[in-house]
Order: sequence, then C-alpha cells, then structure tokens
Amino acid sequence: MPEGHTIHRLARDLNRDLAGARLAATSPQGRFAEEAAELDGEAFAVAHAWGKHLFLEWTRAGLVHVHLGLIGKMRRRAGCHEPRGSVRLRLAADALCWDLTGPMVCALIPDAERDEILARLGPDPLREDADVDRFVETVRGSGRSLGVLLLDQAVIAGVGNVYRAEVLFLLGLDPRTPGRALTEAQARELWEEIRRLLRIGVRLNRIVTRDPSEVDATPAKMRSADRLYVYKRDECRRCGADLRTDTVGGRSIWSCDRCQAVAGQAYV
DNA sequence: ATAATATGGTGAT
DNA sequence: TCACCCTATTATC
Repeated sequence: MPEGHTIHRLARDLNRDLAGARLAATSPQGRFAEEAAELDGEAFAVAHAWGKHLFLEWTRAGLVHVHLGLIGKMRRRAGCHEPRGSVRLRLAADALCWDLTGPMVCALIPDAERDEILARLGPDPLREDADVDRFVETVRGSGRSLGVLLLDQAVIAGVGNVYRAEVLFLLGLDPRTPGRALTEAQARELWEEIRRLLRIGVRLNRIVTRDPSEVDATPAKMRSADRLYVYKRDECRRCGADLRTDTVGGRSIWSCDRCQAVAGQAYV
C-alpha cells in the first residue's frame, strides 16, 4: 500500500532493525543477484525516504534505490525462513530478515543518480526540511487542476491516489479546481492537511483519513471500509449524495458535488 | 483454473 | 491515451 507514508514508515522500521549492522544480502529470485553479492556481508548504514522513493545506504558498498510501485512490498520476516514468493532482495540480520518483492525499481546506483532523482521530486511534507513555499508557489502559479497537481511528484512528493481524493474531500475542494484559483492561505492549508494525514499514515502504517471519533473505534481497529471518506465509495459519507467519478491525471478520483466546490465558486 | 484488481510510473503511439 | 512492468490476493467461472 505504497504512498509516501508507507515508505517513511519502512525507512524508520528498517533503521530500527538494521542500521549499523552487517547484513547478508541475497536475491532468492535472482534478478538482483549480482548486486546483492556486492553488498553481501557489508555494513548497512541507513535508510532514507523521500516521497515514494527509498534509499538504502551501505557504509562502503553502495547505495540501493527502491521504488515499490503499485504492488511492491518490503516485509519483515522474524526468524528468516525460506523466502515466500519471489523475493528480489533479502537483507538478513541475526534473527530477522527484510524481504523485498515486486518492486518497480531495485537498483544499485551511484550517489549522483540519487541526486538526479531527488532533483526531480517536489517537497515532501513528511520531511522536516520540506520547502512549503515552493509547493504554494507551484500550485498557485499553475493552471493545472488540483487533481493533477497532487499526483505530480515534482509538485509534491509522496501523495498518491488515495490521499489525493481524501484531502480534496476534507477541504471541500473539487479536484478540477485550477491551482491558481487557490488563495495563499488555501494552498498552505492544503499542504498542512496533507502533512497531517501522511503523519497519521506513518503512525498507523495505513491510510486513515476519517476522524476515529465518528467511528467509535481506535484508528488501528477501524475496519478498512471505515477508514476513508470517498476513495472508491459510491455515496458521500457526509450528505449521502452519489459520488462522481472522473479520470483526472489518468487515474480515477471520487468526489462529492455537494460537499466539494471549485474554489471561488458557489456550491452547486 | 482463470481473471480482475491494486494506494505507481514509464515509454510508445 | 494506451500498453506494459512488477506480484499477491481476491473474485468469478
């Protein structure tokens, strides 16, 4: 379930388990075998997350770029048994393993390539050093819609299709609203709301946008169907109207015509 | 058994 | 806009 929250949580968990340790590195599936052999037995330094990108740094041996894509996963395996499924990369410490399956990208790269990747990414609300002003200026200077802008990793790094739909609902903004229709305060509010939601996502290791007090359950215990407001739903939770679905930026988005308006225009 | 689906992204048309 | 890549899980026949 990889939007930015997944990657940041993963980096945190990897660091807790593996930072500073000598790791066995293997590629049970075989497609990363040569590279794993170079890393095998070397000291792992640290994991970093930036948007949906994960960077694994070794002290001497190199730098691995991981992007989970739609279906990739990195799972902790206590006990380190025979790998299940097709594991591209296994990092093994004494009593536990981390197994990477189905990544869109898993590559040993030079530092310069990481710099290029980071240069293409917009600010990441989960990073303390994020440049909010850059986000605000990009959005307010654009004629593209908020629905398109939020999926563009060069505009803001880490938002995916679920957070996009949910944050626009929460702020009452129609996904078709052009970026330049937002006031500066609205653009900042958009950033802050995304940051708030992503942080909850990191903490719970899943996307939860609903207020748990509406659900009568602790966030971690909320059933999956209760965690969201609009994504993939038929009806608006607030007003009961049928949600509209559009394709915006090549992906489906759900929104409520009664609860979400194009900024600056009256509700229909 | 086979198909559909998935919170992503790229490269060709 | 479409085809395609990566894999696991769930739905349908």
